[in-house]
This record gives sequence, structure tokens and C-alpha cells, in this order.
Amino acid sequence: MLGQDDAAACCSPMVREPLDEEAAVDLAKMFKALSDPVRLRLLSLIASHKGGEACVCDLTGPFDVSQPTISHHLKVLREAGLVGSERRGTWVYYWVLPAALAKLSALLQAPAGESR
Amino acid sequence: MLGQDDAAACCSPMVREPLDEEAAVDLAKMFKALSDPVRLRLLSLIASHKGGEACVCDLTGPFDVSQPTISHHLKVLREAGLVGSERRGTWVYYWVLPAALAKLSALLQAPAGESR
DNA sequence: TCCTTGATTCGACGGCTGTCGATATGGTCG
DNA sequence: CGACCATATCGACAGCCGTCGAATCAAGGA
Repeated sequence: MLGQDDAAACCSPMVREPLDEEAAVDLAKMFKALSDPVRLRLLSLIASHKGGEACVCDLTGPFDVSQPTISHHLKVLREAGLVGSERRGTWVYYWVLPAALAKLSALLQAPAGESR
Repeated sequence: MLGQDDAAACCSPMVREPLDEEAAVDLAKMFKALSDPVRLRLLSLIASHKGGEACVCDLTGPFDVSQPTISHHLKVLREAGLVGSERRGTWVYYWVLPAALAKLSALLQAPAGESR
């Protein structure tokens, strides 16, 4: 259950100054949520879906894994603060929380030029 | 052993169109390398070190884990294509590969405005 | 009310991961 | 050469993770 209100608290590029331990623990949880191919695809599927949200029924088709496994991965993404969800009648909808992605994106911003 | 030359192959924001499975597998490996607090701190420690590189001897001090464990984490970062390394005399130096970070950063770029 | 469909939770299992101490390797200096 | 320092590798072990099928819950329609 990581919030996303603390986005400002941590997130200039990590290449500028060392992360403190607490921030590292926090961020590692988010990256761990991204460290599975199924979850990455789920996230991009949700984000690129019409209207910016998708119901679970839209998400089970493209994968070879069982529906409970999809549900498990969605839970991981939700608990990492990367997506939100809501039940509307029969279906449950998921959407991406842009602030969370932006936070990670900013963190990874590389130093200017260089290629090495 | 992930290259970083293929940076162009995958990396407009993942929120625009669904990732294909191959790209997802590839990217998940990089995020997995970032999914540990020690490795995140190592990476930022290396990147923010004077001259953009650090020898292992600079990296073992700030952590509570043993030296072999640090070595293991550095290997994970290297095999994920996030850092490079080289032996110079007695010491081994590590530096960040900016293209890899940039690739991930671009991938996570959130859609414009919105806050939800 | 009962059945059906959508989604989550549960319990189990195999494989992966982080950690350690011990050991090996690579290099420098007497 | 031989002692010594800096890193890496090895082997072991506990805990976590992705996956499944089965069971459960939630909502809607006969």
C-alpha cells in the first residue's frame, strides 16, 4: 500500500546523490512490481486501453496464464501503488496511476550527454 | 548479458501501446535488477560518485551486508546491462551505463496531465 | 431464490533470490 | 617467491515468488 502523494519526497534523478536506505526500500517495492513480464504487459495493456482503463475481462485474453494468476498480478500492481481499481457492477476496472510512473521515470533520468 | 544498443527498439512510453511479450521479458530483467534496495543504493552510489565511477572498495562500506553479497549484487547489475566494470590494477571499477537508465525512464513516461 | 458469470482468495508446490562463510583468483609489493 | 590485499566464486540454506486448481465471494438475471 504505497501512496503516491509522496512523489515529491524522493525523486530527483538517483544519479545525482545517493539514495538513503528508506527511499531505496520504498522504490525497490515499485520496481519489484515491474520485474515480471506479465505485469509489465498488464500495465501497458491497461494504460493503452481505450479510456485509460480496462476491466479484468479485457486482460485475461492476451496471456497464457490462468485467470487467478492475472488477478494475483493485478493485486501486486495495486499494492505497489501503480494502478487503481474499482468495481462497477459485474466488472472490476483497473487504471494506471500516472504519478507513480512519473516518479520512477524521473528517478531513472540519466545524466546528460555521455554514451560510454 | 543484455545489450544497450537496442535502446531504440522498444522504448516509447509503454502507456501508448501494449508491449509485446519479447520486449516485456527483456525489460522485466532490467527492472528485476532494480528491485532490491541494496542494488538501488549501489547504483545511485556509483552514479553519484566523483568521476562517475567507483571501485568496489568505495561501495562495501555503506552497507550492512557482506562483501560477497555486494559482489553478487554488482554482478546482477552488470548482467542486466545497467553498469559496466573494469579491473584497473588492484581495484575493480564500476560505472553506470546511461543509455540503459534512459531507456527505462522513457518507457515509464506517463501520459500528459491527469492526476486521478 | 437459485443459477450463472466475473473476480478474488486459498493452499500447495517447484524454482528463484539474498545472504552468509569459506574458498579461490588476480594483482602488488617486499 | 611469498605474504598480503581486493574481488569474485562456491555451496548451502531460508524465505519469497509465480503458477495452478479448487473454493469462495459478488452481482445480475431467470
